Amino acid sequence: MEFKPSANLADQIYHFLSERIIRCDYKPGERLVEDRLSKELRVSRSPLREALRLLEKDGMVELVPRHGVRVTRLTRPHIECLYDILTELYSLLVRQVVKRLTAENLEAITLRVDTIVACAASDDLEGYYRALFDLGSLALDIAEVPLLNQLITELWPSKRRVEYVTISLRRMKLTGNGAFFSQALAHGQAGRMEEAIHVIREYTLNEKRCALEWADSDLSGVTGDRDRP
Amino acid sequence: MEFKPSANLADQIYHFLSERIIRCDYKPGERLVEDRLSKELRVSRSPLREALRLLEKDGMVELVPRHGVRVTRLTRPHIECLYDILTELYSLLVRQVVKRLTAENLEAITLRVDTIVACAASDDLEGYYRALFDLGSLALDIAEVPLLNQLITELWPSKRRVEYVTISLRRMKLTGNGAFFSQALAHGQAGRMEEAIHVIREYTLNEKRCALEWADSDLSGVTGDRDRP
DNA sequence: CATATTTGTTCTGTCGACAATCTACAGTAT
DNA sequence: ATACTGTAGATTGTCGACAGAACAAATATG
Repeated sequence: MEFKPSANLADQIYHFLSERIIRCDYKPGERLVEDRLSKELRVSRSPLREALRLLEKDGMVELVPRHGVRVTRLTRPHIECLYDILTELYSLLVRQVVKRLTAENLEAITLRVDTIVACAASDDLEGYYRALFDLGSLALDIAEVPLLNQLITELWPSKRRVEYVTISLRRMKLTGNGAFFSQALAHGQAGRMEEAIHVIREYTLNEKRCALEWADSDLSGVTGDRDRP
Repeated sequence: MEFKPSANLADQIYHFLSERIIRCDYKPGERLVEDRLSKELRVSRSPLREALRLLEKDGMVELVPRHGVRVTRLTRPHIECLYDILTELYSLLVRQVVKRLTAENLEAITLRVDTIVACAASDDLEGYYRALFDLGSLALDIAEVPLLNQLITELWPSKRRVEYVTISLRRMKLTGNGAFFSQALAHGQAGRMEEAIHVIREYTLNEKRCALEWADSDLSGVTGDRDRP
């Protein structure tokens, strides 16, 4: 792997490792040794260390002082809590966005929602998730609340991890998901704040159900017991 | 200032700087230059850098790549959002704690709540906040949800900053605050989950009102315009 | 006189090396 | 056989130095 020597090595390493963890190239429970990794990626330990701290912030790795770094495991309570928190944060986000709806950003939102609906209808998973991410980013931009932005962004990598392992389950249920967003948009557009929030809560609850369904069935398979005494 | 050469210098520096920011020794908007600070604290830049990233995670400093770090400003929307988020996270926390109530930790909680009530009654602000922190930590321990723990803990420094500048307002309103917790405890003990949550929400809403009252009046005084073009 | 360019300085990003600490294993004593 | 202790290897924590980016001032240019 090559990294551009300019523009924040740490960030590049972070994105790279983040992706590998999401894709389960590094198994949960696996140790990430600084020295080994730095040689493998041909970077020095300083930016690598920083990248590892960033991963810790996102809950992707566990960082025990003087003992090193391990990839975290996706446990059932963790997943449950993740979606519970996201539900509340999304509610706050929707509230902010609806408050600040202008003709201009309404158009931008509509564009994204349409893309989501289209991708959901045509079973284009990759496009669906990209559009979903775009919509979220846009919403965070509109809300203009740095704190909310930070917390939600921090939770997304964990969410992506869950989504990655549950992708087979999700593929089947995709079609219905577009409706949530177009419905929420319609409510928001008409100023029906509480209804819009409610729909998004339903959506998140739906996601949670899907994730837990997986957790309850084949969690053991990807728990990852490598490097475990 | 002297630091013990063992036990994570970065953490010690983090706590030290954190306290200075909360106490407004570093004014909002002020720049923190790595080289200067590292010489001042007699530590090298590596642990200092790490400490600064930790402060960024807590929203105490802003970290613009290639431009350095600045102490963040406490703006009205920021404060508002902070308490809105805390309200939701506390709700989730209370829910978890009530679910996991045992005779043992009920006793521990009661102890803390009694301390809070006593300190509130005797206008012991320092004791009050220490007991409040203890109760929070205990609740997070009982809940046993690392994610919730991480997010709430991350927000506390910002909360402490707000509390520090609004301390004069709070001193007057302290007496009534003990009631919230003893009430919530009573509800939780009796298994009235929703009522317990409601009381805590009322408490947080009360805190928010207090903070915003300050923000709307004399925020300009401590906004800190040092080092601003 | 206004604007563009250069140059100098300050600061962050990155590096390799050394020091401190922990884990595991082996050896000894009980 | 078990428990304790000490040593060796591995791994993280800390350091000082260098390279390059951003900013400001001074100079050149129209």
